[in-house]
Amino acid sequence: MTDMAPSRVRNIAELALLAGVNAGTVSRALANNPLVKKETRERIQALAHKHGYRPNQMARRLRIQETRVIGVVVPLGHEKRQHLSDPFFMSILGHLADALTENGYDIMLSRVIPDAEDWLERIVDSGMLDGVLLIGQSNQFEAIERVAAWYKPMVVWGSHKPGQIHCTVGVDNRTGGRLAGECLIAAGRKRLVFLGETTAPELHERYRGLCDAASAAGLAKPVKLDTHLASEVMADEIAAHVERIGAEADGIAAGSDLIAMHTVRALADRGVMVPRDVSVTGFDDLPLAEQTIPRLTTISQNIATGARAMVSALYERIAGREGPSVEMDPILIRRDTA
Amino acid sequence: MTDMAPSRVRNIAELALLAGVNAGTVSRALANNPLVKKETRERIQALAHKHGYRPNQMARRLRIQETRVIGVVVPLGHEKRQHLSDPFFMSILGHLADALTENGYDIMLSRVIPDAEDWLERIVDSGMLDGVLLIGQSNQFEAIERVAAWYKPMVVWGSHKPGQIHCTVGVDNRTGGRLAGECLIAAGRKRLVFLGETTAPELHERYRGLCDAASAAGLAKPVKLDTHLASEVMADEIAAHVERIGAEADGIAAGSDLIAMHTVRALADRGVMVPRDVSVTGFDDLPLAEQTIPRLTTISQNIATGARAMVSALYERIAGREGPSVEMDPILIRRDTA
DNA sequence: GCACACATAACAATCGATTGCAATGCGTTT
DNA sequence: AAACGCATTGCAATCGATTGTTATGTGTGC
Repeated sequence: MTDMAPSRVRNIAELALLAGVNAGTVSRALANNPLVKKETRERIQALAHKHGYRPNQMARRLRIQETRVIGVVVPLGHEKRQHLSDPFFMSILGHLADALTENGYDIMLSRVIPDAEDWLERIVDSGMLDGVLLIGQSNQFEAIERVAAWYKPMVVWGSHKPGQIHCTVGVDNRTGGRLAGECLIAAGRKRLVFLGETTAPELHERYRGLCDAASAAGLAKPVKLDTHLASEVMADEIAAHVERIGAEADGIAAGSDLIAMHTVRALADRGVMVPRDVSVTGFDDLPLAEQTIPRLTTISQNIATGARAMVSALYERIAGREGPSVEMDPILIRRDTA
Repeated sequence: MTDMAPSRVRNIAELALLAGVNAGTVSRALANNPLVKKETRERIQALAHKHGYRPNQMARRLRIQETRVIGVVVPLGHEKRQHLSDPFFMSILGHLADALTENGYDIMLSRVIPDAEDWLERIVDSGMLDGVLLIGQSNQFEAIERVAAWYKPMVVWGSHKPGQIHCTVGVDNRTGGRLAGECLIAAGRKRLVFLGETTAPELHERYRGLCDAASAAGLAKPVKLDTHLASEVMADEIAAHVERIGAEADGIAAGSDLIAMHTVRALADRGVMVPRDVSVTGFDDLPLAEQTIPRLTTISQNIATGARAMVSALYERIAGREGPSVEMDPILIRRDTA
C-alpha cells in the first residue's frame, strides 16, 4: 500500500475507527485527559494531526452548553440607513474585539434594524451566545429593559436613566453637553446650535446639557437641527444646515466628532473660518479628532476605557454577579476648533 | 388557577409536552410546515409565543449542517500590535456587514495573530462557518494557499499573484502605487519617499509601483521608510520619520490614508505646508479623506464595490461555483494634497 | 489461589433540534 | 363491508461531540 495523502477525517467516529478505539476515548485523548493511557493518547493525537481532524465546534458547544461567543450588537432603530462604518462604532468595536479575544472569546457581530418586535429576544435566546454587548440604545429602551429583566449577561453602551434595569456603561452625556456649551460660551459665543438626531437618549442628553449651559449663562435656548449619523446623507444635510444657519449662529455643538468634522469642512467650503468666525465642538474624541486640521475640540468618551469596562462588567455577569452601571466623567479636550 | 407569568420553555420537548404533541410535530408547526393541521399549527405557535420559546440555533445548525454564519477574519501577522480600530478594516467591515446581513448571514469576527501554524485551518474547520472572508493577506500567503487547496468557500481581500490558488478581490496595487508616483512627479516633485510596512504583499506592490513611476521619470529610487499601521505607535513613528526626512524629500507617497493624514499633521506641526512645500498622497480613499483639511489626494480602493464583490464571489463559492479573482482598477482621486 | 484495587477503555445517555418513515384514523368508493 | 386514499401525527435515527457509569484485564496482597 502506498502512503496516500491522508484522507480528511470529518468526525470523531471515523477517527475512532481508524485508531481502533471508541469515540469516547478519542475525545478524552484529544482533551489530554490522563484517564487515557499516555501511549494511546499520543497515538491518537498524532493520528488526528495526520488526518487534519479538528472537532466540530457546533457539536461541542451544544453538548458543553457554553459557546465562548459574545454577541456585539448595533441596533439601528432611529437610523435605518446608518452603516457600520461609522467611526465611533468601529472604534469601540475595535477595542471590544481586543478585550474579548484576549480572553478567548469570539465575536458575533450583528447590525440590527429592530423592525421585528422581538429582535433582542431572538438574539439572546439563540443559544449561540454566552453574552451580549449592545452598542447604543437607539430608540429601543423598552425592548432592552424587557429583556434585561430575565437575561443577565448583557451590557449596554449608553446613558443610564435612574431606576433602569439594564446595565450600562457610558459617559454622563448631559454633563458632556454642558461642558461643550460652557466651552463655546467661554469663547464668547452667544448664538448656539446643536447638530444631531435626538431620538436616541444619548444625543438627547447632550442637547439637554447644552441647554443647561445656555440657560445658566442667560442665553437663548440653543436651536436643535436634526442630523442623521449616516455617512452618505449626512454630508449634504450638514451642508444644508450650514447654508441655512448662515450668520445666525456662532457656536456649534455637534452631536459627534464625525458631525463636527463635516461641519468644519462645510464651513470652510463657504469661507467661514473655524475658530475665527465660528467655534465648533465635537463629541467622542475619536483618534482622528487629534489629526484633523484644525484639530477638533471635543468631549472625550474615552472609548478604550469604556470598552474595557463593558467587557469586565460582562464577565462579572456571565459569572453570575450583577454589578452596577458605570458612568464615566466626560472630559473636555480643548484643541483648536473652540 | 391564576394566570401565572408563563414559565420560560427551554427546549422543544418541554413545549411538546405542554402542547400534548410530539416534539417532531412542534418542529414542523414552528416551521409552518403544512403537513401539520392548520389548527394545531396555530395553537402550537401561540403556545410558543406565550412561553417565549425560540429554538436553539446551536442544535438546529448542527442538525441542518448549515450555519448561516460567515467568518470575517483579520490576520495580523506582520503587525501584532495593530488594532481592529484601523479605519480601513472598519470601513470594509462595515460594507461587508451590510452586504451579508442583507442576505440573512451573521458575522463572526476574528482578529487573529497567526502564531499557531494552523490558525486558518482551525477557523475554517470549526464547523461554525459557512464561509470565510479574509481581510488582507498579511504575511500569511503560504498558509492561505495551503487551506485554499481544499477549502473552497473563502475569499481574500488582497493582491493577486499569478498562479495562486486562493480567490482574491482587490485593486491592482502596483498600478495604484504608480499612479501615486506619477501624480507626485507631475506636481514637480523629485525626491520621493514611501511610508509603509512592506512585509504585506499589498503594501509591497504599492512601493514597487512607486519605484516604476520614479524610474520611468528618470528619478532616483524612492526611499522606503517602514511605518506600522498600529494607531498608537504610528503617530510617533511618522513624526520621527518627518523629523529625519527634513528637506530631503518633497513628495511623500503614504501606504494608506491613515498614514497620509498623520503625515500631513506631522508636517503641519513642523511648519511645513501641504501641498505648498511637500506633496502627499494617500491610499484607500476612506470616506474621511474627503473631509480633512486639506482634502487628501489619494488612490481609491472603492471599498464599497470591493466588499460587494467579495460577498458575491463568496456566495458563488458556497453554491459550489468557483469564480476567478477580481482585480479592480485603482483610481487617482486628485484633491488638495498633491 | 482468591479477593481486591487500579488502570484503561468501552458503553450509552445527553445536548436540542430536524426529518424520513411508519402508524393511525377517518371518509369515500365499489 | 372491505379496500383504498389522504390527512395528521408519532416514532426514532441523526447531526458530532462530551462524560458518567460500567466492564475488562492486569497486578498485588494475604
